[in-house]
Amino acid sequence: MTDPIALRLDHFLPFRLSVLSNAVSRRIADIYEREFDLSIWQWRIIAVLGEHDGLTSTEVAARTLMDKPSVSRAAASLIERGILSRTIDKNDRRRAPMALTEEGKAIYAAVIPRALACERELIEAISPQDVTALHELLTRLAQVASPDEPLWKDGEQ
Amino acid sequence: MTDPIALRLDHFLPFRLSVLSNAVSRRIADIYEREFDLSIWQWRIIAVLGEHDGLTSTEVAARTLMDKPSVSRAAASLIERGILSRTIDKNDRRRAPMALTEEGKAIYAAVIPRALACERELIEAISPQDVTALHELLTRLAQVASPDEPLWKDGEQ
DNA sequence: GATAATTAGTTGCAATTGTAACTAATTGGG
DNA sequence: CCCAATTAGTTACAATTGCAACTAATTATC
Repeated sequence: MTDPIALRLDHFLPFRLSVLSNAVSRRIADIYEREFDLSIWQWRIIAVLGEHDGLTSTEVAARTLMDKPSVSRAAASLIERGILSRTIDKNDRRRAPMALTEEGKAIYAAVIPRALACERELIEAISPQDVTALHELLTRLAQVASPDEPLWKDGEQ
Repeated sequence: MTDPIALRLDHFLPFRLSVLSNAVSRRIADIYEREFDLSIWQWRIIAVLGEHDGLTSTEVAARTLMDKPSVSRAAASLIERGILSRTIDKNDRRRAPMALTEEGKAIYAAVIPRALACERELIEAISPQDVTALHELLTRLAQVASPDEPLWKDGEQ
């Protein structure tokens, strides 16, 4: 009979999620770090602004699950490098909507296909219906892991 | 027609893995941080030594995917707190096998059921066969994400 | 309309980190 | 048997981080 309090770290779902996530992130990071000299925070800002132009720091933080200082610092360095620009909201001068510059858009356009290719490489290891099932399972787990607020917006296709 | 280079961060598998993994890790960290004042590195060492007594720093590092300095520092603080002990291998005096003390074993025995309960809470969100399927899918993804060496030992039950 | 409370964003500082250099022990080649 | 090469583990240092305190702007309350 097996020990009721035994743990196989190798079989422990949280551990597997962690090491898999780290390995996957590492592969994608190789793209934007090596070729574009971007940190993960910088890349996340570019990624989310590429999708949704004109978000403020706080909105970026909410969407990327970054904390405010990380957004602030990464945005500052991107602005200095001419990759993004920031204006001040006329109606509420505390808010500072950000947008990718032409150079930023070029970086976005260059990295995205590579990142998607990397994802495709992954999901081609499993069948299309398994991909759907996987997303569904991850969504259910996410609801349990973070019941109060959703970890991501899943709704609209 | 949708933009061929569009990215929905919310639907991007690596992003989902990352935020889910972080959320799950956070819940478990609440247990060992709050109640036992252990860092994640300290806890990983305890977890792996609870399974496999007498591992050296290097072996612990390999199994937990920690780097050597992290193991060294976390082990030093655990030794100071009387949670683990370290001897010197007679045959090879560079190697220093480590083992949990009685206090360490007590912590292990106290945390494991809580961690497993946390995992159970998660996997109860999905059916047993879906759990099996999920592990299988994660394993396949892990093989693609890290083709050279396996991220975890999956073989023996 | 002044003042307290709230919100956006930045900055300071202490703690954590990761790479690389280091010491100590062992192994292998001549 | 000695010296170069390798391996185990630690330490040093610079970079990253994350929390909390801060400034500035807005909103709410009286």
